[in-house]
Amino acid sequence: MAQLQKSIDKRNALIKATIELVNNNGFHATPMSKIAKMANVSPATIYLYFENKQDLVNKTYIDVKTQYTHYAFDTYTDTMSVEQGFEVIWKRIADFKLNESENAMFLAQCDNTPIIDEPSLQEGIKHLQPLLDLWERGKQEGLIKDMSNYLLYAYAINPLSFLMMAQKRGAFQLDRTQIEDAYQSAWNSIKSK
Amino acid sequence: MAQLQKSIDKRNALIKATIELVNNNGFHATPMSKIAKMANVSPATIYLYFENKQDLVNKTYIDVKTQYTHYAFDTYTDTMSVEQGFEVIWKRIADFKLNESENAMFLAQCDNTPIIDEPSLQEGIKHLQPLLDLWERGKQEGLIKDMSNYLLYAYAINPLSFLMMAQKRGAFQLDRTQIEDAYQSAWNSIKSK
Amino acid sequence: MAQLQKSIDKRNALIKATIELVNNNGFHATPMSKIAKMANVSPATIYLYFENKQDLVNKTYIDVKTQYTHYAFDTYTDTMSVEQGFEVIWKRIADFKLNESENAMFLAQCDNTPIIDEPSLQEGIKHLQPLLDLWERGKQEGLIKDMSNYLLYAYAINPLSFLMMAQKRGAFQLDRTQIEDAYQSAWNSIKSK
Amino acid sequence: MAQLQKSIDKRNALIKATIELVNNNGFHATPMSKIAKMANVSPATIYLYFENKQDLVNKTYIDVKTQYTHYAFDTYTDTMSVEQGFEVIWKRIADFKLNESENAMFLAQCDNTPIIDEPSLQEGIKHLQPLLDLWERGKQEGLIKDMSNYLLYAYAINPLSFLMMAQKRGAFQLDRTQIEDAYQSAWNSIKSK
DNA sequence: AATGAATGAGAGTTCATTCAT
DNA sequence: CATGAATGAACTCTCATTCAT
Repeated sequence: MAQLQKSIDKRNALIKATIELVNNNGFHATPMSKIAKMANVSPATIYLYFENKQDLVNKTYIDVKTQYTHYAFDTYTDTMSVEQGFEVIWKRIADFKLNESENAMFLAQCDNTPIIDEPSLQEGIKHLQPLLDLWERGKQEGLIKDMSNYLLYAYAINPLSFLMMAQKRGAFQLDRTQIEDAYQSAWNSIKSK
Repeated sequence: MAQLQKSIDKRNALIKATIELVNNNGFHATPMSKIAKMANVSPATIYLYFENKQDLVNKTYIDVKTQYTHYAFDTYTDTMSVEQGFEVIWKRIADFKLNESENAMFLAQCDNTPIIDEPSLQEGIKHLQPLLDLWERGKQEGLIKDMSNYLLYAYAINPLSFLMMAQKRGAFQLDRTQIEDAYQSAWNSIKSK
Repeated sequence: MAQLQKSIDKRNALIKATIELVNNNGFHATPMSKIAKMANVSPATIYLYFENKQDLVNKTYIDVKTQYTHYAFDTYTDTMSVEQGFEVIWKRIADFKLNESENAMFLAQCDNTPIIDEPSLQEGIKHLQPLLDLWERGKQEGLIKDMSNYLLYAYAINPLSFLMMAQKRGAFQLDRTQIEDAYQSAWNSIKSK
Repeated sequence: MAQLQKSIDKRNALIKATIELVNNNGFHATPMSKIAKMANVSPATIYLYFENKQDLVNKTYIDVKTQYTHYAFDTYTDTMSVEQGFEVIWKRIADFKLNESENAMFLAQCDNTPIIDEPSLQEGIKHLQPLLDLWERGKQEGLIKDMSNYLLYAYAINPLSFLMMAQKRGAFQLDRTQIEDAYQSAWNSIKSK
């Protein structure tokens, strides 16, 4: 158990280092040796936990994406009303993107770049299902526009990524009232009528 | 003049090759030698037109960003009403993102990645001014929500990037009516009341 | 210990190869790949022992200069008389320059060329101190001309470099009696009266 | 004639640039393009005057060596006495090495480095003949030690090279009286008895 | 399980040289 | 005679990966 814990710690340290370095330097310009150094292990040790660099970044992506969705749905239950459920999920996502910006930035980079391979991208998407289910329910109840889920996501969720990047670059700072404004814009863009 | 034209052609070929290769492989995994080969020049020739790889990608970014904004504002004049002007610009941007998706993808990758240096990013932003001016006018006339321009951009424009990426990945296809839906969502998200 | 020895061996092999190749081809025209090949290591291995090519040649210079001065002062003690001490040192230097001509040639090339950086040149000079001390003693005792140490070195020691180069080029060969002649010339050029 | 003069000017400008750049950076790290730039010509133009880089540096060497010997023997005639002749030549050489130090440094670098090919080195040596003739005369008259000319050169002339380098590096400065000291050391080292 | 040393392959970049003009 | 543009070849250096320990 102690041994297992040590292993998990090392794996986590490697993933953490990967996120930080890829965020700051990009996937290129992030050598394995630097990841190893930041995680306080030997370069060779990485290969005990991951097959190669591609596998490391794929697994990191899935890890972070999983964290993201767990966080998003943590306080949601499907007994909530559509509107309430959407608000709960949206605000958790906003929290994640704005507070855990290291993780969120990493996802943004992966989602706009050909560094993650297709199977891993698919794997990452699966966990969003509860939100899609909620939207289906909303459409059936006539509360949400009968549009493609891609359109709903583009208008309701994706803007938060842009705001997160802008905030990270120091361009501006989102406060409480602005987040409320943003939520209203999100809801307005998908609600029926 | 013939010589000058040949030079311009070579520069353009290099920029085109850079866009295509970076889109498909990322900035890493795009060696200068491949760019040269695709542009039908020797690797050494690149260095007659650009200082180094960083300069090449910076200049490519500025070039594409300039094309993007020229395209966006081509049919717009500031004598148009706020709503009309916004529609004109939005639809041009949609055209660009969905039809010139190679260029648009390149911008998305650059904007979510640390590959472009700060001065070049700033340079690229400058050209968006007419849209920001339009929004200021809209705010004064009480037609557009009094929100940060970052919020307006996040909801009115940025979703198109997400849709472009999704379309590029073959996940779905935007048709005429969906674009109309998208425009309505965009306008709803920023219009006052 | 075995590992450490292997490391030292490799470093020495690299330094040896550097000397031989730079002597024959000059610093330019001595690619790292040839040094690596002659030392039976991969080019990449050089960079485990030296920061870059400049560092390699700097360190080689300091190494050889240190050997040179150790050799020169090996049989000298400051209890010797000035004349005896000078003879002992001079003959050791002559031995070094004429027998270890690979090393001596390397120093000559470095001292007449801008390939070694200033700090390393300074570092190399420090070790000559015992000779300068001897000369100071000689001046105080009225045995050695009261001239700048540079002049003393120019006439007493430096001619050996010229003779070494000439001999290396096969132009002529120094025998025992000529070395004795040379020593007399050296001593005559610095002795007082 | 005007045309011919322009050609000679260009050739001279190239040689001057070569000396300065090789002195400061070494033969390596002196690209043809920089030589061209400093001489205010196109890189291609160099090849109208010299076969290639090796030929350029060879010809530069011979040029400078010729200047050197012309300078050395300018005021000497073989009707002078041995001692007077030696003093005249020695002082001219001293003048050259200490005043025309750019040229002298270039020669020192070439003479301690494998950058000049053997035929050009031989060509350069030929012009020293008058000094060797003088020494032969001195030996026959019993005024100069019966030693190899290499030894005589090593002690009588070569120290000036060392002093020139030291002075160039700012280590010390030769004044009139020191030059007189140096001359005495030179003469003492070769004069018979 | 963990490593430091080692490396082959390949990266970005430079440069001596050529050639169409 | 002179050139600026072009380039193949070669350079220094890096890095993902392996392996003996």
